[in-house]
Amino acid sequence: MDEFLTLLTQTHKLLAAASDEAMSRHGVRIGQNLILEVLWETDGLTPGEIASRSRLPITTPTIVNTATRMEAAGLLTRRRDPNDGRLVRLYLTDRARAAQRPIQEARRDLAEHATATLTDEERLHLRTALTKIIQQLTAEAAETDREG
Amino acid sequence: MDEFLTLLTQTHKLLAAASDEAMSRHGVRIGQNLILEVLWETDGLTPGEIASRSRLPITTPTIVNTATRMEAAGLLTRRRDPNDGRLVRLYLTDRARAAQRPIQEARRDLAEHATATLTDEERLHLRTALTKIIQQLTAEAAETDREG
DNA sequence: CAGAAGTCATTAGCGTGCTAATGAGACGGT
DNA sequence: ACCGTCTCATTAGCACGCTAATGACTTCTG
Repeated sequence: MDEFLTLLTQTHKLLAAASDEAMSRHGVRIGQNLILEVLWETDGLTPGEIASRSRLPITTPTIVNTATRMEAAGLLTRRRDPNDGRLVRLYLTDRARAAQRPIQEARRDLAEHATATLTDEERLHLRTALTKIIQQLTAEAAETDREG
Repeated sequence: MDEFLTLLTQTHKLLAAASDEAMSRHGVRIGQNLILEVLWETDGLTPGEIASRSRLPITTPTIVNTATRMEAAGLLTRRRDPNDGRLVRLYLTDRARAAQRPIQEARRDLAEHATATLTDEERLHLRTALTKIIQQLTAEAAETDREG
């Protein structure tokens, strides 16, 4: 059933657009969310650390590019690590910290709104199904790693 | 539950990566699939027609950009409509037509593999849930249209 | 202590998708 | 027949994500 791929892509597209629009109202774009989530938790990490701590897999170059835009937008500052000249540490500005609550609320509201017509049971089933799919696909990637 | 947005994003990311890899083995990239699906059905459409016929919402500029890459890759040719100089019609090459079966099979296989650990009931629930979410989000967009 | 090897961030270059601006062509009204 | 309007594709410019290449800095080894 190829339909399933289309359904999931469309769902993601709609949710991403809605999420971007909601976060834009607080001066943050959707791609910046991953970085913010990690730095809200632990400030002053390096791009590599952020990439490995993120809940979603993301590459270091993407972190660097996005961080550059965030710096321009006044959301964070770069500072070289005094003990190791290779490292660059990213620190959130007050503005980025102030955005934490409204953005997290906006995303929670969006998730609730999107699933408003589902029963509790359906929401549970959905989460279960997505988790199983992720496991299936990441298990395969791990296997390839082992072989490679 | 913001978790839900993350779960869905990750699922989409894994599926998109796997799909792109599978299609790449047949000389087609994932972004080209929407155009191919429409032209396999009806060859010689214009970018605007493809955009409106696609199962997934896509803008005309995206069609045009992707079509340019597909032209360079020898997947389609552009021809001006003889009756209306504004229109450009896109025609698939033999190569693009030959790719239809293997690509559709690859995508079907991927969908089956990804959902291999789900029961039939879980697959049904998943589809129902995604459909409900899409309806909820597109209903809102339609409302905004009416207001605007 | 010097040079090789490893570990970082960054840059380069690509694909995908969007909105807004542009320009060519068709068409309706006068 | 002309001119404004509408309808197209296209271009410009942006965000986001990836891989591969680069360059700076550390660290290990002889």
